[in-house]
Amino acid sequence: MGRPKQFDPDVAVEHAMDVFWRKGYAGTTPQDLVDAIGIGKGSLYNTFGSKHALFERALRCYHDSQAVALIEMLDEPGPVKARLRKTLEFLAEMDLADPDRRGCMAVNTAAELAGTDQVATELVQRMFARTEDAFRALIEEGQRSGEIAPERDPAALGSLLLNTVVGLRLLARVTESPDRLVRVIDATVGSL
Amino acid sequence: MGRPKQFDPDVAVEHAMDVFWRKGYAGTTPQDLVDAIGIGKGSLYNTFGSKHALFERALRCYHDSQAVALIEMLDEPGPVKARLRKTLEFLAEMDLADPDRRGCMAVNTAAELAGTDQVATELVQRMFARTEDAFRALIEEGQRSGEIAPERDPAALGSLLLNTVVGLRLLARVTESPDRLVRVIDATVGSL
DNA sequence: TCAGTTCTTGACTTCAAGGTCAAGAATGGT
DNA sequence: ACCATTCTTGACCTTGAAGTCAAGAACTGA
Repeated sequence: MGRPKQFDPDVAVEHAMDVFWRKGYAGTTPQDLVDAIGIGKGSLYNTFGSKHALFERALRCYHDSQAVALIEMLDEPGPVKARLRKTLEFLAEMDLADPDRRGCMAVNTAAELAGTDQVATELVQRMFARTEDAFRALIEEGQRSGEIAPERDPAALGSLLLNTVVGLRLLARVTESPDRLVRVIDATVGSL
Repeated sequence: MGRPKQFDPDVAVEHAMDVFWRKGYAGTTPQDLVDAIGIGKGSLYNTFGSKHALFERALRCYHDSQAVALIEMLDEPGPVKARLRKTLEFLAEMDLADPDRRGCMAVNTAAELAGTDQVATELVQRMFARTEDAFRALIEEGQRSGEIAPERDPAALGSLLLNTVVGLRLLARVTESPDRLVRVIDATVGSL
């Protein structure tokens, strides 16, 4: 009952995610958000309560769309190392092709809000932990298939790969030529 | 001639660096800066011109103090791998021991301002390039001393180590236990 | 059709960010 | 002693960030 919403909150969150991703939390204004979403400020606050609450939803949206997509990409068929390389190359190309050079929203959020924003910090921690787990699982699969030496520690390699991705996506924000990222990917995959 | 300054601008920049490092560029207010420096707002703007100009000086100060210290640490005597391990462990311990979890100011700046702030972006690029060079030089030294296989590509390993450090310092901002960072360091040094 | 409810808009409010400026203080030169 | 110069302070200014609210629109059930 009552007047129905004239917009889809989930779509609005996606637009908000875009803005926060590009400009950061402090760098985004309510005006930016209503412009991007296409609603009035009243609707914005009536629906989401506060800038911070909307940011939290945007971060969760990022997790559900982007972070999960990464993990799913690792699950495709084929040899483990090839999948890994393809995923890393895909991330690097994607980041470099983005005209806004937004990189990874989780990485950006960690850099901006870790320590000062409990909620955001925990969400980022969860995304990182899941990514690390996915890499560890991939390593274990590679060990079962004989592609990766069984004496290597999967947890260590999982952490290493998480660290590699975090570094790559940060470096992608300030690196113009893809050479450096390609070298990182080559050296990383080659070390497995 | 004229009234002499009541404060040392270089010391003021160091204090400003502390604040920007902890709160980011957008998150820092002129009030934060005058409080940290201990001068009036007029002196602040009379001396530095703008918040952005002061940030630029703070970033250069970071480069001259922190980034250069890293590079010098790599130049100490001893076996190459031991030096590298010690440096990485030192960074990780330092970042985890910091109650504010500020991580690396260059990394934070890349995440916040890459793409939107030309000056800051270039300064960060320069810091990253110098660090990468120092790592490459270290690898080459290790190859001359026989510690590192001569067929490895020093440029690739330099990029890899830069990427590792960037990742470590970002992860240090959201990682509570040191285990993950230790695993990353072990796996990285072990792969050389 | 009317009552109750929920949504929408945008003007409005409050507060602070970023910066300016006038008044006066501390110097050196003459 | 006085002047030009530079520095210092804090009140002041303008703008915009973040959020609120009154008025009205669109819906549902009775």
